[in-house]
Amino acid sequence: MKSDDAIMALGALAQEDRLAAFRLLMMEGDQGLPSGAIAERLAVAPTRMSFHLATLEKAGLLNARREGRHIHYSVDYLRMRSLLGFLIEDCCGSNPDICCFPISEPIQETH
Amino acid sequence: MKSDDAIMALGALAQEDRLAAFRLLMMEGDQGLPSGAIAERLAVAPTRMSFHLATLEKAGLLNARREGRHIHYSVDYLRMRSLLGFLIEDCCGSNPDICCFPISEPIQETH
DNA sequence: TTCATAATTCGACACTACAAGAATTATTGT
DNA sequence: ACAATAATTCTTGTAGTGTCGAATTATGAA
Repeated sequence: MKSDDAIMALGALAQEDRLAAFRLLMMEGDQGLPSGAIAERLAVAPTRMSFHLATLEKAGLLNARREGRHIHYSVDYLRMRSLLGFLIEDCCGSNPDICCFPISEPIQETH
Repeated sequence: MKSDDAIMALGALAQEDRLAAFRLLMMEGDQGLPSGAIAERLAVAPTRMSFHLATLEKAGLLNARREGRHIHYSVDYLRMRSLLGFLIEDCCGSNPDICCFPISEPIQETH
């Protein structure tokens, strides 16, 4: 992950409705949820939710796939992992005795 | 961590100079670095760096402590941990068999 | 006290992002 | 083909954010 990608992703998450949508999708796994369902559950106008989901997708945090007349949005977990890795990279000079985020090991590859 | 706090923190990180400063401080541990040193290493005007560091501090991501005529900024690791925890909370419905970010265990309390 | 250094605050300008509703595209069923 | 549903795109007004340089505050040394 490059700095510009991280900035896009962080900026995308730094908004009330988008953060709520992302966290909701985080719980839904790869199946995801359609735009309308997200808008309804968060009590946000469909047109705004659509805009926000597009922002998250452009930032690389979400994947969109059409299923009938619905479009399912789901978290790009690999991308999310990259983002977190980028943020805590070389924490505490990578000294395992001090380091607070030894991400290299503990977070396994599931997605 | 509440949603508003997370939005502040994410928004603070979503800027080139601030993200670079944060990542630099992430490697420095609790000792941190003075504003001037950060500005110099990142080739950013002191007045701008000061503004950006203040933004990160208001967002709760950095701590500032005076040391002589320098002000040392350092990462608030506990706060950072809260932020990450908030982002990946209840990932995959907290099902440990599927979940990609089982944060409950792997990230130990060092800071 | 006076000077030099470190850092912050202030004011003006430009730029970007958000919100709301109307209009448009895409898909399914009759 | 036509109507209904799902979602996106567009337009306008508004508010927030970043940048820059000048001025201000705070600390340490002569």
